[in-house]
Amino acid sequence: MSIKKEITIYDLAKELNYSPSTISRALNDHKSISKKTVQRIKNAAEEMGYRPNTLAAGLRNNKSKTIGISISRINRPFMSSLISGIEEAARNAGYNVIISQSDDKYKNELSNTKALYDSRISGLIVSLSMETSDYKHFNQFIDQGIPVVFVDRVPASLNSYKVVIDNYSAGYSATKHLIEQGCKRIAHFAGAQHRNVYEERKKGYVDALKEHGLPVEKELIKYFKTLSFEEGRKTTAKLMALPNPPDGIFSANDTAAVSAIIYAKSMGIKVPEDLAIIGFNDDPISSIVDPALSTVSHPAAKMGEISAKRILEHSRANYDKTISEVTILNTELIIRDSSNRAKALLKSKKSRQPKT
Amino acid sequence: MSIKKEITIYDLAKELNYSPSTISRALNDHKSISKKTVQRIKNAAEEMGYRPNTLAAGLRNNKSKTIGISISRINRPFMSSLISGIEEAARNAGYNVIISQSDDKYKNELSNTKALYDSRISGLIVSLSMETSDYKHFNQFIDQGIPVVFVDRVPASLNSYKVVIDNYSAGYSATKHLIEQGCKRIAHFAGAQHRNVYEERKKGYVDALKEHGLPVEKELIKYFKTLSFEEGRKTTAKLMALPNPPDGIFSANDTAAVSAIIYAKSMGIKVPEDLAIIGFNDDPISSIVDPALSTVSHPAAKMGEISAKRILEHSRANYDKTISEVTILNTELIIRDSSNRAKALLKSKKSRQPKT
DNA sequence: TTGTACGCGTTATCAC
DNA sequence: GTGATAACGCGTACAA
Repeated sequence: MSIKKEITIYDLAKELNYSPSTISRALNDHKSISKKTVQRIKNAAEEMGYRPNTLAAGLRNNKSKTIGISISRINRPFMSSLISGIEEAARNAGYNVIISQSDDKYKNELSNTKALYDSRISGLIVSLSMETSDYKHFNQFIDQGIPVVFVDRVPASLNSYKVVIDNYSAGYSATKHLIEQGCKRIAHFAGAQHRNVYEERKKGYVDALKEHGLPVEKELIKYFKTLSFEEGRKTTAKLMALPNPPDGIFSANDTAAVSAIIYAKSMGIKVPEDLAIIGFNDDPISSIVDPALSTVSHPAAKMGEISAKRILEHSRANYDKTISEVTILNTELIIRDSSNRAKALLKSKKSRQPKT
Repeated sequence: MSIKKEITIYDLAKELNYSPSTISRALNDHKSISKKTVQRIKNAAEEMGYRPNTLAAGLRNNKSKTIGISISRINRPFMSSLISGIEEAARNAGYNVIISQSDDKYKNELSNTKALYDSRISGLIVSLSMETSDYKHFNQFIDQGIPVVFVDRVPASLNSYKVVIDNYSAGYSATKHLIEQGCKRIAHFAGAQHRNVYEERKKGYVDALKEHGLPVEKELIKYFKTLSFEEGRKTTAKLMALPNPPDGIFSANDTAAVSAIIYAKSMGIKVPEDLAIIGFNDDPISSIVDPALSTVSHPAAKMGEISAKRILEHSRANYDKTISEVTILNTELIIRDSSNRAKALLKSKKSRQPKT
């Protein structure tokens, strides 16, 4: 089977006895073309099966209607929701979305951003890889007036768009909540401290302790590499083996928190009575684990949508200088059973008989 | 700040006293250029900050090194792993990946595939929307010799590449497993029957019952709209209120199965003793729910990787006709506690005292 | 091994 | 309101 010839604006021009320029303008709703002509041309285009070549248009404009994304990995709940939000906003505006995964490696982030640059994207949305500490690879975009939006995991220094949540307040609230539940020794599962999100969550934790007259104890702050399930289990085991074990845990993500719940249950440690636990992100697993995990909900899709809109607005406004604009979104403390001591107390009173 | 001028092959040509064609060839490792020259040119390109313009190259070749994806939604575990697999394979081969979500609407799938076509993608990977029953929108690709790979949710008729799992066998095995656990009345949570995956899973279920001498009862086969958590809860409630309720459930996805577990627990129905449950997909929640959900694991990332490779191979081989090639991947039955009656029996013997 | 010349499909500019 | 022309950056047939 041979390949069908594609229809171009020249074919339309010949067919309708117009010049290619007129066709082009009509197709783009240029105001200088009469409504009638526009309709006639669009109808013919539809009928003849014309499809625009965005490559050609992009070459001509030195810009493709495309948003590039660089993230760690797609298959994590927060990330896939973020992308989903970006994609939806972008597509509504007629933009495509190119994704790339760094797998938390600086090297990959570097080559991915280069590849995205080569596609002449209209804007870049980045959630930094765990390893990244040098930001020079974003200059190529900024030098070309291409907006870069950092989302969630953002650099401290660089002037650019940023879309984040208030990690400090969230960490503070989560910890305060545990204190209100009567916890006196609250441990913290901390992420890599050179990434803003983890650093700020920890700061919130520390300040909440201090402001409520609780000591900040080094042995209760555990630094994780990846906040994985496995790491969570091991760390919980160590903590609970302490002479004076914690009675509460604030974990910087849900995976490690869920792992703590499961470990505690396996050891006969009552959650939340003996150990109250709160996580971060509101991943699907957090409402499935038993007892359900209290957590901080992260408006992932919304963050994606806003990031995309920053780029779309930027293109429209044609900003001529590097600007710094930070958008801070609200989080929500979600109290479930893993930290709700009042409810647990009520329950245990009601059912004296064991419930299996 | 003004925008920096971009370096083109012309700039390199001028700088090195070569013609643009030599530069172009050297950059593409054309064999007619001496190794030394290639090195010299590549070095200079690197040094001068040259970045290829893939738009121009794509226009010239009438093909961009890009793989397009059309799926229902990104933020579902199976889909995000699928995309992750595609992205990884594509990027290793120097291809970009454009994603689009149909949100299970035919209308969106239609406009998304058009947009992808306009980008002159090298190939399209599709998991059909729930609504799609007409496949004409894929002809534009096939007519142009652009490979279309259907993955997981595939059309019955169309000749094209397909990457699937053996849903029939998986459904059969899952059901057989429940039978082996002693279940006599096994219910099935079925998905929309016009999508191959759900139809085949159900067939496997039906045949397993028949071949083991169990009756196939209409009242035990429940057709779901979306296999959601909420639907799962309601349906389980109805089933368990039957005069003769089921003692096993094979659910076509994990979400509904987990929901069944949680509902059963809330009603004091013992899982797996009174009700054995098995799901499909091996989503993260399935290993977190208590008792952990038995399920069928779906090699999502692998399916993505293979789909991408089909396209890359196709481009290389330059197939000149529409071919039909189906790849069938193995699934794995994962037995956890929700269906493991032997283990449950053992446990209840051991611990006479309540363990809360 | 390298250079010349052209065209891919579109759109911006200038002219009428 | 419409047309002619050039240019975007690259790859390749043909020539040398």
